[in-house]
Amino acid sequence: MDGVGGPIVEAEAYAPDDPASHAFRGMTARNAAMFGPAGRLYVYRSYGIHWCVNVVCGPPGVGAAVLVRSLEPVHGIETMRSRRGRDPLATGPGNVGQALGATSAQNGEPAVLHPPDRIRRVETSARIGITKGVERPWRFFDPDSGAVSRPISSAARGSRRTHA
DNA sequence: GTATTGATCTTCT
DNA sequence: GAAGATCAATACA
Repeated sequence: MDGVGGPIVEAEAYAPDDPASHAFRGMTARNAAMFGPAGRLYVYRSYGIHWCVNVVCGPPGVGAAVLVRSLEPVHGIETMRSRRGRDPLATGPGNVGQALGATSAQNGEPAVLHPPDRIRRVETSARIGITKGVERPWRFFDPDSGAVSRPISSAARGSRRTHA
């Protein structure tokens, strides 16, 4: 989309039998794209103000996808900057959606993916921002990249839910 | 520096 | 009517 993008350095996996997944309770009008063929985009509105971008990765009818949490700004940096107006250009799901200019118009569209620019180290950790299925360590990120929202799961901002 | 709340809206129960 | 895969600004220590 618009030539903006960059290497994905943080992502989370969501499976059909995953209580945290939008596809957990079956197909609905919103998550229909998750049940489409692999390589499509699934874009949804988060908390009413953010657009989160997923890449469908399962066979049609399954309902599996990967949430793009952050990427390194490489292409179309100026465009991202004008769209964001803030420093972290594409760090965090909502920010990625905004930087890419993703809206419901991109929902179900084919994703444009490229091979990695280099071999990247990959760490795993528990997923972030969810209330169910937290025990599944299905967050994948590159600890060597500065664009990752949180290098390692720690108590810094882990549960900023009301009280602890 | 750390903790907490506000903004804002679609979808599901 | 409530929840939700969030971000950013403000309040307080």
